[in-house]
Amino acid sequence: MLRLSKLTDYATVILSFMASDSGTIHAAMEIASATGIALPTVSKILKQLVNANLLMSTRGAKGGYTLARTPDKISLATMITALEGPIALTECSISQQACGQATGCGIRGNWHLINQTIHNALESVTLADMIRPIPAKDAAWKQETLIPIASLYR
Amino acid sequence: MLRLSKLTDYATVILSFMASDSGTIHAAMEIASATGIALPTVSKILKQLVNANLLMSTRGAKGGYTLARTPDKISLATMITALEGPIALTECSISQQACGQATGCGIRGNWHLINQTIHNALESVTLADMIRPIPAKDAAWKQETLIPIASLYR
DNA sequence: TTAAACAGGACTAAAATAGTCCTTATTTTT
DNA sequence: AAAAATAAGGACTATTTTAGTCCTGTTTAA
Repeated sequence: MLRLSKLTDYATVILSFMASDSGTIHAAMEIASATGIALPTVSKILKQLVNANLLMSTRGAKGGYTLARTPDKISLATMITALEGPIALTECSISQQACGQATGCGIRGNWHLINQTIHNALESVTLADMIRPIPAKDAAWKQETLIPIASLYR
Repeated sequence: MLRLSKLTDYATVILSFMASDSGTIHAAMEIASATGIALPTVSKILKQLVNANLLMSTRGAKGGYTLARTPDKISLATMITALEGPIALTECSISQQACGQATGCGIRGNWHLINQTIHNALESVTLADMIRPIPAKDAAWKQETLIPIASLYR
């Protein structure tokens, strides 16, 4: 399904919330109630985002979290990497080492390219893009995008 | 990590092997020893590929599997979908229903768009591409897929 | 000094994934 | 007709990953 983990998904929701009120400091508790995600979970994610330098934290009473950069400087690729590590569709996209495959699979180089392409796509979307309303022709767009997925079933 | 499952990875190896000797019928056993993947696992994957209409099977002695189409007609998106179901980075990319998020997350529409872009990228790579030596810079598919999502908004 | 907040890490529970195996159906060979 | 080779379908188990919670310590404002 090529799925992001739930935590990564939450992270985008949390970051979107923070971006929509950028500059302000938000306590974990506040974020939890605003997003409806349980506090311990929010807390865990926020820590990871701080470690990845996407957020800055302030300790103590009146402390909390703020974005480390403006929303247009935070890419989706960065968010995903913060939670899941390097973007890599296959094991061999990560390391240069040969995988265990008997014959030497010969498609490794191509995986690397494919992976790079996906990465570029995710790099080109920023948090600023994500909090923007869906572009105008709402209905038309919905139709367009649903067709290809459905066509996989024919 | 945005990872494909191991089985999907195996599937690409199996299909690559079959594509490199396209037209011939291959028994599961043969594929297992050629690829170094254990027979029961190979067998499981082959069945899924038949169900997804990527392979055709022949029963009985001298039976086996062949590609249902030529390698240039089999996209990576199709292979992934065969093993993992529809390509969807997030839960809400799949269904039209609102997710449980309290406030209504407001980024759902954008997820659809991102998802579509990834899907297009994977659709543009075929099995034929994958068994070719690493493409030169002018390869058509590479260029096509480098569409910046952000540009869709501007 | 106390309360509010984050930091770090350990732990548990649940879910997904990978892998194996058994039984049945079909086809070719002897 | 029997035997051998092969796929189909599904059940089952083990392992790994993921999600989620909680505890203890540290920092800071009031």
